[in-house]
Amino acid sequence: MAKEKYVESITSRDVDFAQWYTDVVRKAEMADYSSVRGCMILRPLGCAVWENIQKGLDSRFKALGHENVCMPMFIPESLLDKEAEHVEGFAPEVAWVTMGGTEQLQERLAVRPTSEALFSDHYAKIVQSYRDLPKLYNQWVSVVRWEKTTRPFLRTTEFWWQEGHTVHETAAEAQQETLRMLDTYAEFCKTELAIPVVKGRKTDKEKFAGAEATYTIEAMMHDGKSLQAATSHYFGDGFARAFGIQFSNRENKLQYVYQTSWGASTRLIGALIMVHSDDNGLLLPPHIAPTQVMVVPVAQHKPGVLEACQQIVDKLSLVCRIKMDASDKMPGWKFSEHEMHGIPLRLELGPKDLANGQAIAVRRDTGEKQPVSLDNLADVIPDLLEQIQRDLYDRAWQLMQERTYTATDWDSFSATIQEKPGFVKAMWCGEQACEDKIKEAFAATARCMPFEQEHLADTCVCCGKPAKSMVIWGKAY
RNA sequence: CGAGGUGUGGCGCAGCUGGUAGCGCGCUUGCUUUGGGAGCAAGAUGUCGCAGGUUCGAAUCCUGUCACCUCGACCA
Repeated sequence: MAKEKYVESITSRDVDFAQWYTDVVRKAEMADYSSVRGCMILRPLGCAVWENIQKGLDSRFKALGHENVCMPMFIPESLLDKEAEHVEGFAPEVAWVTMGGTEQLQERLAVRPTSEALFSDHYAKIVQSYRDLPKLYNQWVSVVRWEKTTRPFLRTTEFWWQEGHTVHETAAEAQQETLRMLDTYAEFCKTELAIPVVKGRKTDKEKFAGAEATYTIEAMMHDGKSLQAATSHYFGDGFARAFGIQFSNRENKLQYVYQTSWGASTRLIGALIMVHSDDNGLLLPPHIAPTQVMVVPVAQHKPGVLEACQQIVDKLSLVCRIKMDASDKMPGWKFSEHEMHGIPLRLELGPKDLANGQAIAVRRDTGEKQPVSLDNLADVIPDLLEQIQRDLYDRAWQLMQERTYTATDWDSFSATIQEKPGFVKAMWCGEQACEDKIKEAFAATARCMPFEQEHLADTCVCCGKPAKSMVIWGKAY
């Protein structure tokens, strides 16, 4: 539905998407820049959203049998060096500690860019027997990657994430774990973040340094660009061989473990912003919103108004996360402010409503207003929140469908990927040369080879050789 | 890392052919207001990003440096 724009201080999404994104992050008070290069400060709202993401994911991990640990933030250079591909992949973006106090260190320490080396080193010590397996560990920490350009949430020098690292007795079991965690991420995005994703496998060019296979969930942002929302890697026994993680198997023979790792980061908050938010600011899905309902009194100096609002808060705190704004700002100011902060539902209550025994519920996503009898609030509001959650997902899903195209020859591929923001499905021969050519020509990459494969054509869209798989191509953050 | 741009109260900006800093918003106090960013009045807030240099004198000119923004390159 067409809705007038109330807030002038946010650049319109259709005018300049990049500027709009930055404006929303700042005006919604999610994050702020810090005095450290490329590092952001998670402000209370951003932190609360991250805490909700942590709760949602952590409870899912625990339900699947994972345990949390805390590893050091430093990795000795010799340890990082053990797996060749891994080092090579991360070397350009590692921050190093070379001094301890005033003393030069004998061996410099990497500030962890990821913790495969530490987990592998630890597993080598604690895994002796098949009876010790599997080990299903996870940790919630921050990592540092010295990126050249940064953007809040999407790419920062330091970012917060969880990294799961598991070791298994068999390849099949590890592969199953890899896919199980990918499914967990996808389900979380759908259920809690209202973000539809495409599950698939990365091409060799795009996979994790040191992995045998990398799986991804790709989400489409409102401007049609792709964002890798989470990844899950199958390592085979590569790290196990490099770090010597061996155990006595059921036949009493020494064997290497099979390993996985999987991660999701504060980048998910960037996805939340770019999928749902609009020109009035942030728009949070109710399941993840720290405050789901904001009660705004109107003419609050009039007798009975504040008391009635407080009663609503008391009553509804049992069924939703609700707050009241009793500050002495103008009502209009509060409306804009809470819209900017993404609160999914607003309840207005003034003298007229008090006389009618009702409050006005206003949806953040549609702007739709409806009177709700004070007696029915506890029933109606939770339903309304669920409705908003569903509608946000449906809207995002619809947009993703509308912006997913197919191409079977170079000309149509070229026209589509240049003119239409979104995903382009096309067949691929499996050669990196074609990926390179497409990247060179259109700045687009193979986002993934979706699990749901379609046979669009017999030949590669780029070189015309026999096709091996269908790839989703797109421009990415 | 390459090209371009910007750094001046909390935020957004003006001042930049040198003479000691100003506007809007916000903030504080009071009164009136309150259904989409209220009005009036009185206040407070600046080592002009940082470090050198030129000058009697630098926000302004010069050099260096740092940070941020945009576009490229890079980015499991």
